[in-house]
Amino acid sequence: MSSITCDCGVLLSNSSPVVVANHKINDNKHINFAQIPSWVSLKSSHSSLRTHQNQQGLVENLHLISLAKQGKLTKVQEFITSMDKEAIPIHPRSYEYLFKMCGALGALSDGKLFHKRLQIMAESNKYIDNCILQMYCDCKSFTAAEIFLDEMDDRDLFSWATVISAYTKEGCVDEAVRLLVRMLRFGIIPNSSIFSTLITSFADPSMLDLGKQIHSQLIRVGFSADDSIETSISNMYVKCGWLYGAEVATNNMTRKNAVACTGLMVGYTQAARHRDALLLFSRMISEGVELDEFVFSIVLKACAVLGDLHTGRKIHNFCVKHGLESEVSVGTPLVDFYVKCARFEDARQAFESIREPNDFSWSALIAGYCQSGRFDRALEVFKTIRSKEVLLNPFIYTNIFQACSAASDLISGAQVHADAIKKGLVAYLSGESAMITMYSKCGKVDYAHQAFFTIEKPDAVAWTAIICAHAYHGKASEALRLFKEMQRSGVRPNAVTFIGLLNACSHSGLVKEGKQFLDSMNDKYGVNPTIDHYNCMIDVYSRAGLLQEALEVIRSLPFEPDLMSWKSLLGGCWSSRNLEIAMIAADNIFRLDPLDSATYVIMFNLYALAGKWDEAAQVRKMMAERNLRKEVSCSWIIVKGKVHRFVVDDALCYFRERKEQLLDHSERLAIAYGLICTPAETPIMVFKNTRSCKDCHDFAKRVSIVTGRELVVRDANSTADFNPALYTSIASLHTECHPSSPMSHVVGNGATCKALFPPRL
DNA sequence: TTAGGGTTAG
Repeated sequence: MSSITCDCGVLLSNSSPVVVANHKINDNKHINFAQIPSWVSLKSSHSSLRTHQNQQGLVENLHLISLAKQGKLTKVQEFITSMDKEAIPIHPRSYEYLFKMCGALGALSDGKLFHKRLQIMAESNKYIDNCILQMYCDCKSFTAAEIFLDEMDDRDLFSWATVISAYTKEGCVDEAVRLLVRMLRFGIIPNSSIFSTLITSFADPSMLDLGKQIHSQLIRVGFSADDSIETSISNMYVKCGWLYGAEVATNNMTRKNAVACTGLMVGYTQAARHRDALLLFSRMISEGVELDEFVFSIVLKACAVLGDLHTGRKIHNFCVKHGLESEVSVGTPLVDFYVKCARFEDARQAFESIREPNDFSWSALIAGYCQSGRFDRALEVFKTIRSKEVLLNPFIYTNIFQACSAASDLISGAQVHADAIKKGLVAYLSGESAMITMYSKCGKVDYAHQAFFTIEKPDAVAWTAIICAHAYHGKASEALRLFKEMQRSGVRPNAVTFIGLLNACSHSGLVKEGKQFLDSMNDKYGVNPTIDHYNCMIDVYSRAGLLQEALEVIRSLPFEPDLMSWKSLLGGCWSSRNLEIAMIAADNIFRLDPLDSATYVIMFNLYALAGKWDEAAQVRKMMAERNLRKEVSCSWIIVKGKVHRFVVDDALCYFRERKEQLLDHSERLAIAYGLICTPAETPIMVFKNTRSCKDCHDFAKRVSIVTGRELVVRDANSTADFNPALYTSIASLHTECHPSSPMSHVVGNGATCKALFPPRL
């Protein structure tokens, strides 16, 4: 039996009275039924289809309702035209769906036409009138709604409640209250739900007084003992910031419930009263309040913020005892709690107990892997859930962008980017900013720029991300230009923006500009400099060889200098070979972190260069006593998806003269391998888990010029692009790039290598 | 009616 597919994708037998889709409505007595979906049964009406008047157009009205339910406004209009031609009336019941459709689509003019048509037909009733009222409210035409409310002969409490509720949903609380007062004047007796609707919309401290007035009104009319009203009042006081009122309301409840208690716990956590939240939870348990699926999120959040592993574990045990840990609403907050407490193995186990993990659960797990530095595992999990058709969300993608960023995995990053676009899951601003950083850390500052340009209205974070991207690539002038542009666009910089700017200055030797930024932060931009900003300034001076100035900043700090302050200074001491100041810095570093192996290595080398062999030997002895070793350097390059890893025998180059070392640096081997194994026109991207030295920086630059290849070297602290097009001649090498551009220090400012990890063998 | 995730640096 042949069949025809109609435009709804529904198969109808060709024995049905089918007219092919897009067929122009003919002059036949019968209407186009081709679009009737399968769920509108034709069986019962089939025999009567050709009967006179068709039970007053029953089938046509059913079809009309079907189209309206599907929101097919144009088809509805066409179908009504054809019904009119056949003089088939629209049933009052159909109007209900027509008004619902107009409300859902916000089609005010169509709604008004249907309203007018109904008035002409004089077929209205109270129920339909309330539908019309709802339609005007859904279309946010409150003027039309109130005019109609005034005109209604048979308006009832429901009519008033419709408009009052619509006003509250739109946040027009004053209007809602005005209408309530009008209603009372008309002698309409309110019910509890109308008060409940009103109270739930009081969500701001400015509404507290009004809330109190309504509360007293409720007590007066005797609704205050109602369970749902009591809960609404407590939550209203929480939202209005009056926790004392909420506590009194909750404590006075005839029977406490989880909704009121959870609301109050949210209030406590917002007011940083996390201990009170835990106490309330404990009271809920002891008083036998029935728990629901919302409670655990908030109580475990309080534990996480307090870092209270003990209480969190007790709650976990409670859940296990009551068989709740497999519930997604319990298991997911547990995963999140353990991740925030850096207990990643516990987090993984909690995840595995969840019977049906949802996107929140996966998101918490992936975040855990990212936070523990296991980016490869995060990517693995992501790839698994993609193939399993797990529901994904923008937060998961944002996390994965970070994982790709940390792993410098451009191939995965670009694929995930395309995937997120296809699924519409790039989180507005946050996901977009994460993508800027991802491309930047993968060595693609141009892609980062493109990602930035696609943002419709960049916020401070997005601007900061692109500024930091340029700073990271040693492009200080572009970073500073972007900062000016950011100001022109009216976006205010934040504390991190200045970190990015100061980093840009330190990588390019812009001492004067760096000082200006630090000095103007507070006065001009209202951002208070923190220890991190001063540390950046120490780095600016140190990299520029101005060690006395750097030391002066440390000595005049409004804070206690931290490890970073001294390590930045020590980095500069190594570049300038200044043993005297290095000794001051090292003393302080050893005081704050006696296990920092890089400092021992620098001090050994500085003593050795100065011919102070006894002191050098002493440093070596200290290292041996503390069982410390220099971090093994490793470089790698990915060719055809395969990781090629290069490690220079550490025993050979450890503590050796620099001249000899230069032949042994692992990134040079990786670059050489890239030159041999990749097509001439492709860029070469090399990774290193520690910092590259200035010699390797120069080496890469020269290789780039000689071979005409673009080279990107990403080390533990930064990324450097070497593009032959940037250098016109060898002679320009020393002017194009400031001597203290990225990778000019062996140790840099001492940031730990948290981003790059050597691939497993 | 009550909740939980994320972004920008070294």
